[in-house]
This record gives sequence, C-alpha cells and structure tokens, in this order.
Amino acid sequence: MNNESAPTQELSDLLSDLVSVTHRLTRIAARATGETTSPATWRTLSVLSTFGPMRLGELAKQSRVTQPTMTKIVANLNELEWIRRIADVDDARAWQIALAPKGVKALGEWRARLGQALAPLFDDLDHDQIETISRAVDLLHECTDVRASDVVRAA
Amino acid sequence: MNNESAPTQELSDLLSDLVSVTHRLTRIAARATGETTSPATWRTLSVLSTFGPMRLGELAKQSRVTQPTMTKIVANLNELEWIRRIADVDDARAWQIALAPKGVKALGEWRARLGQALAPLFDDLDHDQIETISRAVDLLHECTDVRASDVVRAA
DNA sequence: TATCTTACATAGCTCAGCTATGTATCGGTC
DNA sequence: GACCGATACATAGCTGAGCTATGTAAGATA
Repeated sequence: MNNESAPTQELSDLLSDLVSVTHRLTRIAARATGETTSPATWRTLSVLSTFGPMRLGELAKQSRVTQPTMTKIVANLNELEWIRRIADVDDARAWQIALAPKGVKALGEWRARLGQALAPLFDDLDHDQIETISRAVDLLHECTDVRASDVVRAA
Repeated sequence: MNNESAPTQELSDLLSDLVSVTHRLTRIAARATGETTSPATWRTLSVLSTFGPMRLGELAKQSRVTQPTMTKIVANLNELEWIRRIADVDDARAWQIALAPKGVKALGEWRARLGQALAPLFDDLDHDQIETISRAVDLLHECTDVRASDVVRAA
C-alpha cells in the first residue's frame, strides 16, 4: 500500500485526529480555568509576544481572524491597557500594536493558570513523552506561523 | 524542587504553547474548509466512532460540553440521520446514541476535507517529523480521553 | 407510595466572529 | 496639484455555539 513515507490517507487521518483531540484539549482548558477572555485574545497576545509589534491587519492574519474581529480584540486589549497603539510614522492609516507591560504579565498568568489546570492530565507522562509533545508543538509552530509565502490562501 | 524530569514551569509553557498553536490550527481548518458544522458536532461523531454507542450524558462529558448543549447537538444529528437514538432497555429515561451509516460517511468526508485543507502546511515535513506528531497525538488522546477516574473534576 | 436522585429537554442569554459597508489615507497619473 | 483606484482600519448588524437555570419524567430507596 505504501513504501515508507506518509501517504495522503494517513496524513488526513492524523490531521483530523489532531484537530479533534486538540479541540477537546482547548475545551478542557476553557472550562477548567473558567476563562472569560476569548481564545483569540490570548492568541493575539501570544503572537505579539513572539513576533513583536505589528500592524492590526498583520495581527489579524497571524491570529487567523478577520480584520473587524481584530479591531474589536485590539479595542478591548487597549481598554485593559494590555497593549499600546503606536501611530505608524510612515502611514497615517496604520497603527503598530505593541504588547504593554500589563499584557506581558497577563499572558504569563494565563500560561500559569492553563498549566495548573492541564498538568494533572499529563502527570503520567515520562520525560521522553513530554519531549515528544514538545517537539510536535515546535513542528506545529513552524507549519502554522504565517510566512510571507502562505499568508494569503484564506484571506 | 525537581530532579530532572519536566519541571512545572516548563510544563506550563509547553501546555499553553500547545493550546495556542492548536487553536490556530483549528482556526485555519475552520476557515479553509468553510465549515458550517460546529467543532463540537465533529468531536461528538469522533467520540461515537472511537468508543461506540453511549448515552447522551456520557457523550456530553466525552465531548466536553454541557448536557443541554449535547441535547441540541444530538437533535441536529438526528435530523440529519447521522446518528440513531436507541431506547435504553434498562432505563426508560436514557437513550443510547449510535453512529448511523450517514454519520460514518459524513465523518469520513470531513476528515478528508480537513486533510486536504491542512496537508499543504505540512508538505515540508519528513517521515520522522510526521511520526513525532503522530505519537504526540496518541499521547494527547490518552491524556484527554475521559476515564472513569477523572470524569468529574469540571462536571 | 412518598421522596430523593438521575437523565434528558426547554427557555433564554451572552458573546465571539462573521459579512457588508463606511471613512480616511496612500500612491500613481494626468 | 487634483483625481482615482487601492489599502488600512472602524462601524453596524447578524448568526450561532455554548452556557445557566429550570422543567419533566423515570429509576431507586425507604
């Protein structure tokens, strides 16, 4: 049926499994932490934390939401003072969105809450298994971070 | 504080990273497939496919939604004829929910759509990397499938 | 058979994210 | 330097998922 590298059918199964299981994981996380802030908001802060300040439109693409949705998210974050809006010197239409100190703190606390909530489920794993998950997460990052080449497709 | 296996701080970071990146993945999937059916519905069908028929309440716990939400989902699935409701012979209050042939078909088609939509992102991965993700998915399944012992916590 | 508990259904709410559209600015052309 | 299509963000309004609170009917137990 196959020689040795991943055939399409298996890849489909793997990816749909991945989506299913991670959906479950995020539901567990959402309920366990009694989270009120939306996932997209945390995604947005994570993106800013990883990549540094960027324009609202860019942020929308990275966080995989539409631009109007990002406008709302940024407005909320601004009220919380978790981000700062910096006027773009080159383009009066645009803003640079930057993580503010309060945002850094909030992101850290969220990560801790999440960790505490989920850690019990992973108690039985040994070091190698954790390592496997860790490498998988890195790979997923590489595959889903928006690069210049693949921004568009859905946009 | 810790000897050598995963310290708490790193585990927190890993898990929150995992949640972030997989949220992004599910958003990509949702937008790429133009999906109208809710994630919870697919989760429900996946659970039925994996574990076989079960009661509505059990299904709610496995899919990590509340019971009223599952009542709605099952009602929708019933109209689509993707599941069958089988009266429980031992308990007239309860139903066994079973995957119907149309549901099996729909689930397969969803997996294929998802695979097609996401596969391009994973084109660059080699066999070993796919294998890593695959093992991670298995581990996540083990950690998030509801067992008798840990059903409750959030419920 | 009276009562407590359990399994599912119903009602109504909130909020995230969408589409469609508006407004202001940029870049190029005449 | 005035016009015009393209671009960046804002606003309006809608849909739908999932929640809490509560109702109804059937089991379990005394």
